[in-house]
Amino acid sequence: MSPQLELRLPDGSIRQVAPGTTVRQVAADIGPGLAKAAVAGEIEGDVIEIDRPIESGGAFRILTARDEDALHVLRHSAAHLLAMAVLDLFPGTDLGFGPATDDGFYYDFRTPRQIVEEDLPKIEQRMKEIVKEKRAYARVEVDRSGAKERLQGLGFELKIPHVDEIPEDVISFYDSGTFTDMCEGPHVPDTGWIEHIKLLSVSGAYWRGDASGVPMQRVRGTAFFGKKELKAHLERIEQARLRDHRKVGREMDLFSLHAEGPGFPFWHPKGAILWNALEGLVREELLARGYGEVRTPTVLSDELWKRSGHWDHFKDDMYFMEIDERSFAVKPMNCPGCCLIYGSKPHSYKELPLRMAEFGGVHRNEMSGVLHGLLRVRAFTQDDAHVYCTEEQLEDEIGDMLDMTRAIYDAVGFHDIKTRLATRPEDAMGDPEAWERAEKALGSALDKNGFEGWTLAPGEGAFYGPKIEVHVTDALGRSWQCGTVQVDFSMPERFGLEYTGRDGAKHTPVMIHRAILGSMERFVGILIEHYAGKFPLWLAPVQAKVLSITEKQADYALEVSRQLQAAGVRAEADIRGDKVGSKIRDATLERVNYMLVVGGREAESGQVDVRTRAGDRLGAMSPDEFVARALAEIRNRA
RNA sequence: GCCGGUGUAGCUCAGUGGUAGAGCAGCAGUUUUGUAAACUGCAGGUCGUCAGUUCAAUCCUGACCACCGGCUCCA
Repeated sequence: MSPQLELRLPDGSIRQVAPGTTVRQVAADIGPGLAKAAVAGEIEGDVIEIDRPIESGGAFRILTARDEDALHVLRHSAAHLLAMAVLDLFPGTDLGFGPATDDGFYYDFRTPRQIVEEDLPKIEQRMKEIVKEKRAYARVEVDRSGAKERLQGLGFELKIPHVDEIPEDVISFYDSGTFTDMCEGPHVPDTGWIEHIKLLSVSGAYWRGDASGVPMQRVRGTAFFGKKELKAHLERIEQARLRDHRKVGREMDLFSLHAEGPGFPFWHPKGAILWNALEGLVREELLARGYGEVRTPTVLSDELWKRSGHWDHFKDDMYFMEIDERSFAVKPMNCPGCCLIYGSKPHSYKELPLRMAEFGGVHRNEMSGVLHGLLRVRAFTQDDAHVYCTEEQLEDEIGDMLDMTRAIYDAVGFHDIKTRLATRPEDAMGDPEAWERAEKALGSALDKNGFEGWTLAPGEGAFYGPKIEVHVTDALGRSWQCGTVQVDFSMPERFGLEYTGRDGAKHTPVMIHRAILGSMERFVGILIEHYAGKFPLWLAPVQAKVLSITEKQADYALEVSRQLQAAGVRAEADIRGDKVGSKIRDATLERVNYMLVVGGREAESGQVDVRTRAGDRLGAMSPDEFVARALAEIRNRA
């Protein structure tokens, strides 16, 4: 009698099974319904397919279509399915990698001829045929040399060198009919599971992301267990397209981009309102939290950038120029300038923490291919700050920064915030013990300020110190990294910054860099997409529009709009000869928050008939009454 | 930077080897209108830039510029 394995199920019950029992058998044993719904199994966190024999005991669960991890399995299998179809249609294709991603899957191919957009429907069609065949994903295990032989035989040459990089000695292949791919798995039982798929794009990629390496083509797609989920996902993509900040920005006349300055956005008056509103919000917090605001020059001597270390790490991204036979650089960061301010006079420990904020415009020569609207630019303004303090003050300071971050994100409407703590990388400089203390201070500050859910990103810190990354989730569920808090042991030293301690001796302060919105440009872009241009009143470029019903009310409409402007409400008047329905349509498309309709009745009684952007009628009221309402709403940032 | 695609009026887009159109927006007039599109007319373009092929190029070729999608969440 063989020893039994012990499986701990999610409900706490224990099941004894013989070694070699498959996941499917366990599921069937629990219930026939579960056996049918089972996609894969999970033992001690390792996902395995349903026909794999169970070799060890431990925490066990059956994954069904409802599990997030199962979706990942499905999509990985979908990537294989894609490769099957491409190999059928493009014989002689070599395979790259084909993983599942957060929202779908892709596979990289080297094909005899280019795959073009028009090929996607054909590939998708072929995939659907293979789905109907219900081809199994049969796992085959071989050793290292067997793997190479197999790949050689299949003509998959790119993957051959990769075999040596696989740590395990047992290498698995998955056979599905005529198709075979070296793959770690796991997979769904057969292709019949992958009914709901959509190919989305074909684009360039490189073998292992190396731009000097083999060029390949990446086909991207997505897959879901259910038709409804796929449909919802495609609708979300369409939603994202509709709220694309480049499109909305043009429609609302917020900003423009020109060939004369690629990556250098031009802000129009209405876009500048958003910018100024955000700056105002941040300034309020700065004042309340004891920051001073500084401004440092855009162009500074080369020598400064050599001293700061940017020359070594950042030179390729910087702009240079010659002035009076001296070499200057356009600043890519604000910190060195701020350090010059700190160093301009002696400091006492009593001044610490010394907090200096700067809305600092920086230029970075990003690669031309990565530019993207406001989200990836070459000139941007950071809501930057540098705090000089003692190591003992780190935790409280970081805590206050996190608190400020939360306050600001709350005000702009981002309530779902995620944080990551990035720790000491390989090439770190400075005392490892100081690193450890700083990492502890960052973690502890996160815990004490309501960010207990933070995740650890080992080795992802900057070379000069650990950092916290702050991510926000937008209305479409997308995550954006905006804020960052970075401890810096290096720069104060490089600049010889000092303070006099209680002991009368000179000490080097620790420096914290932090930004909350990150880049103003990018943040406005994110906000545009978050709100789809339908901003809350305090941010809205045009808060109210007075619409005359006939030309007889033109003067009254203009008078009302001037009255609103004088009271601090951003108002316009539409006195064109069009019918009011047409003006309402236009104002709605412009995403104006309030429409104040004025006809004969209102002109007579000195009132306005208020309609919201959403179409609600608030009824007639005096302009003063409307102003009071609007100002209250603006004040509350509702 | 690299791969692929795109570039025609302010916007969305047709179109052709013989120097260009529509809708919306704009302007003018008519209408004087009550909560998401009144009617008529007018104006608007070096067809991204520069070269080449051709009797002739917005169209074909090349270079450049800009934009769009992407460029390892590892078999």
